[in-house]
Amino acid sequence: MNVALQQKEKLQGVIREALLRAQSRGELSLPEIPEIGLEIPRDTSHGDFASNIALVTAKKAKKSPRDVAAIIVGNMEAEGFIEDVQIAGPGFINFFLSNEWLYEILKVIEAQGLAYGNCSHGQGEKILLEFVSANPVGPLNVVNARAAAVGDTLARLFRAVGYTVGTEFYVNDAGNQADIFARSLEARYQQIDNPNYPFPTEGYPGDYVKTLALRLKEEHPNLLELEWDERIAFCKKWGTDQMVEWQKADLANYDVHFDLWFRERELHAAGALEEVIAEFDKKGYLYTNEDALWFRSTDFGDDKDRVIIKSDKTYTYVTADIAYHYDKLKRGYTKLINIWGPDHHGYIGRMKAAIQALGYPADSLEVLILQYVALLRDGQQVKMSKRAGEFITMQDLVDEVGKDAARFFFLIRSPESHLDFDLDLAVEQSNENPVFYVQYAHARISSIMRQAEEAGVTIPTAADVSLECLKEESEIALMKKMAELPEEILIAAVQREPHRIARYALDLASLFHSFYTHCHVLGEQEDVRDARLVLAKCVQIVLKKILHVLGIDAPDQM
RNA sequence: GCGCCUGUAGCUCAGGGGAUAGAGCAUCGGACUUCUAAUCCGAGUGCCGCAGGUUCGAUUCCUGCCAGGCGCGCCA
Repeated sequence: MNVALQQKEKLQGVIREALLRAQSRGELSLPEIPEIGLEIPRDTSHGDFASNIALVTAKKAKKSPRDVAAIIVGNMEAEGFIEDVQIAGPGFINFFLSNEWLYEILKVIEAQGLAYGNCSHGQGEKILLEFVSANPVGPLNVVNARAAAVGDTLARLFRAVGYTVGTEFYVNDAGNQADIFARSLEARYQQIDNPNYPFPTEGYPGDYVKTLALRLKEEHPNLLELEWDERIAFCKKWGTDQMVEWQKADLANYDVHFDLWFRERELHAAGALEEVIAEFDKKGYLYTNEDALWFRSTDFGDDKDRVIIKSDKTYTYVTADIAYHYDKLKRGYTKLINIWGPDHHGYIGRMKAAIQALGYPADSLEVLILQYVALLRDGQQVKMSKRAGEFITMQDLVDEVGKDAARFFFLIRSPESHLDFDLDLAVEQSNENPVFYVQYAHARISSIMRQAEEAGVTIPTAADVSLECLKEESEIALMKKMAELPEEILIAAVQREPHRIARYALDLASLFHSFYTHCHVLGEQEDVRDARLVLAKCVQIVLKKILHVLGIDAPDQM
């Protein structure tokens, strides 16, 4: 139930009738009635709702916008819920409504609870959201942290608007990186007893590999009895398994839980790559050149054709990824959404080509490009290098600023904006971080509720109080803001813009803090007190709801 | 060279075909005997990168240019 939308539709009806009446009276001559735009204006002096219909139709009506507006308003029938209609600015029609519709919001929130703002827009369509998908060769970094926050919140948004969502982390545990990692681990294992044992030149230098080697030695002291190939294969499996567990634990600390950790090696084991190659071959999309097998992806709009089997007879990364995407589609997902870094932008064309070659529409794959995170310390960008083993991990970040602040920091920015993360600021000002501002609003409400109950005051329901007591500016503003939630959630989901919800959270918290300062709840006259208790309770529900969407705790005390 | 992202207040960033372009931080000044001052109230700040075009109206859409970031492998 979307009260704001209902009001809009009612007002659109009022305007449409006025237009038709004006037409029949010959005051206006329009070839057709266009869609009637209505919005909730930022500036409250512009009313509860404003329409630009007169500006849009002025030219076709061959009159000035203000004249058209006057004609429309002159042909409107009086309606009880409309208190005033004004023509303003270049020709806007501003509607001032009685507060009834705002009181209705409170009843709806009370009835729906944390489901308030949800809708069935997605109609159960199956969306698969794949994100992070970092190589299982090291700890997660801050870019992964950004992707995790954005992906997780998008998943929550999609669920809120009625999609069936699966979240997946693709574990690339069968490629070159995993091989190099396995050799690095093996070398560290050897070095425990033989410090001069050579370390691979391209190996992973991080200390965590040494730590891992010690654990490996403890669990498997006789590893060196295996032949080289078997030993490396063991290190690869055991090592990537350890990394996956580590990454899982870090993400759990961050309140991100994937429905499935999809292992690349299982694709290989199941023959999925051969299957997809056979599929391409059958359709004639393959050819051989210079001992390599190529996929003619240019048939589907890619810049160039892509190698599927290298001249050394091994597969490329894309081959396994195509098999993975094929697997997703075969599992019945009709929309695959991947979150990638900007370095993978050039990769979109070949994946869309592959999807089409497999007989699925190009837009069943959607790729969101999340821009990079630059870490700043002492005003300087922190240079990070996996090769040199120098980086700030996601866990470092969470340890420093906390899960809630970290998530909020990533979610407040639009996904396509480059993000400067000032570590000094995040540490120094962690108490001033905007996330606390939002959480504090929630805690304050909890405190009011607690004290009301201690004083023997039962928290009333909307039906039992005089809602017309709610008429202060700060009270009206709160109700209006809450009325916008359903649309905010829908837009954030449809446009893949989770930062809208973080902004909304700040706005709502700000309005509440203002209300808190200007209007007391406890200690007021009983009817006022009860109405405000209902209002505060509703704000609490909405705050809890959006904090949940953001994956941030809603504390009752701070 | 080609492709993608970005360019808005001192800083970090929202917004977006329409009404005086917004927020936080920073700066300055006020507000706690009363539900948590992690709060509130007030004050100043803008060639919305530049130049054209579309439009009744452009900061928003289109084109070109400039600047920064990132890609363009038989790496993943």
